[in-house]
Amino acid sequence: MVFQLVRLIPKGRVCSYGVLAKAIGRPGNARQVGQAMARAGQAKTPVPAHRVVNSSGMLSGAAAFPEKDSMQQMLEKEGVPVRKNRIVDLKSYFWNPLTELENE
DNA sequence: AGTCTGACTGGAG
DNA sequence: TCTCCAGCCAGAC
Repeated sequence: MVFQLVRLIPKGRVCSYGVLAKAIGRPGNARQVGQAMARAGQAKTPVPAHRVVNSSGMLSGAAAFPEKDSMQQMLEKEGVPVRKNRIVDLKSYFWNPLTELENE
């Protein structure tokens, strides 16, 4: 469920655990979404887990990546400026599946 | 069943 | 802007 949704996040955009949780019909399960992300690496198909941050735009999962800065590197490579382990202008890059998806 | 832990969140100081 | 605190839920012991 979560992986499928995360794969829908457009390149150069990010989303938060809480919003993803709501999107899959489980508001309040933000932590479980995070746990799922921790297992994203063992998923059969690749998951852009680096596009998922917490509600403040901080790269809380950066530690789970090979290099401690790889998450930030990947984001910036996609055009998402990151400063001190957090998205500089979150609201500008935020992608809300509940709305953006329908307008698509 | 009880307890601890975690890639979370929102409010208070 | 940052730190602290209390809810939150599922999984591992």
